[in-house]
Amino acid sequence: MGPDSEVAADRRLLDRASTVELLADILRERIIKGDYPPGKQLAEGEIVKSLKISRNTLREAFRLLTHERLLVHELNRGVFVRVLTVEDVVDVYRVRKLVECTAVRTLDGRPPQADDMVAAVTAGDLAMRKQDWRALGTANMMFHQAVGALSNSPRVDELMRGILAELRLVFHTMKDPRRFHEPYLERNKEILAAIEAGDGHGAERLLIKYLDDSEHQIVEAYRNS
Amino acid sequence: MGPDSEVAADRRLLDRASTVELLADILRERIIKGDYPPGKQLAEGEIVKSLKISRNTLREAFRLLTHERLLVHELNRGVFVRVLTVEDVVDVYRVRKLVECTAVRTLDGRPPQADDMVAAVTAGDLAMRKQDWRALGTANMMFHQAVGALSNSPRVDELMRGILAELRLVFHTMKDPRRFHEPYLERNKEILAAIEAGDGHGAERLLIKYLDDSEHQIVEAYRNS
DNA sequence: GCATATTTGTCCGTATGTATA
DNA sequence: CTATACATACGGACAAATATG
Repeated sequence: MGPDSEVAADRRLLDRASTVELLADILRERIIKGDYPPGKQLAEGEIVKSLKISRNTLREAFRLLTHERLLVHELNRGVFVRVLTVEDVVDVYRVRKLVECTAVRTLDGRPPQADDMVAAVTAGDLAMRKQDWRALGTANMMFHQAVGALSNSPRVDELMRGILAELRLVFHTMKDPRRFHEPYLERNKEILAAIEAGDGHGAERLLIKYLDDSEHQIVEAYRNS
Repeated sequence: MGPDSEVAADRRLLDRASTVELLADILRERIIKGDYPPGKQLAEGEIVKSLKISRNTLREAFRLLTHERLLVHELNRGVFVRVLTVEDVVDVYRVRKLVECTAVRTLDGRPPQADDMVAAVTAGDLAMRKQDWRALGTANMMFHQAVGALSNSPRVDELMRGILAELRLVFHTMKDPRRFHEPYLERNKEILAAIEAGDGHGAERLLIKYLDDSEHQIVEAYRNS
């Protein structure tokens, strides 16, 4: 890639993280952006040469990302960018319903996380104007990360981070990203309105429908491919 | 430890798992059994010598267990068996309430997982007769793992596995394990009865009280130490 | 089906950096 | 401040498995 090692360059700037962590960040970024699409094999030799890091370091980064469910490891065959099955998608939405619906249902007044949700829809509006569908998807995920954060639980936050990262893999496997993101910006705004009003049950009703619709849309798209 | 490498011996038997996985299993076992108590540093050199495996292999196993939250990794200091804070305990119970209560509330008839719960209370009865408190704790966790499994979600199963493993760390830091396990066997039976009757809301009511009591008991014990 | 090249799995030795006594 | 112990990162070696022609 660059003339010098990207990892080494970053290390000189931000000193507190290990090489493995930085390397994992770079690879995660590439997966999330779609540079490494689902199903692609990540050959050790290639990446070692291009990023100028040692094999052992790379393998540790692989292991990190495997535990984040972004990669799968096949013994003696190597690592591949995860390809989600329909069952995976259904399960991801099962968890989202569990976490997000409970979070809004037990709402009590306007929560501080509503600020993050406002920021997310604002970012969504901007992305919409730019017709930047990837950014719209990112804004969407920021919104629902904030919804999960209503639980006030670090473990739930981590769970949601992982679940939403998996969902990104789904979006990369599909054409016409606009169809999968655009309709939901308005619906996030409706959910936000209910949350700001402290109407947990109303927000839950909207959210259930949102998640069911989104899930069905993706599952349908999967069947036709 | 053994005269020969335990890991190598295991590999000869079960061939399909990698050395790292087997090594992680051994270490996980030691942590769960309390051989490596919370707070203990796991020095690379020691384990490498005793188990006759290489540093890189061990480091990969460490990385696995760190992501399971059984170990914590401090940069340039090494890995330690996790010590849960009171906040961790509270968060673990927050997640348990979220998962377990939702699972029983949305119950519809007698679920197949009730068989696993029956097996768990049976194992609990046996452990009780033997006054084997560790086994009683294990049976208890089996029960609640089965409760979580009502969600029919692999991701929730994995979440519960992790949460309950963290809880084991708590038990190892405390004296008098009997007090923390014995009272709950009967309560599991009550919860099971409600579940077998298909009474989701009744089971939820019992479960909420169960989890609150258990949480308070642990938090109290933490304050006095 | 076979022989070969490539890739992965495992392990080692070493140089360097970091924390702690 | 120095010494020690340990973790980090690297590159190389070899065996084993897989992919290729």
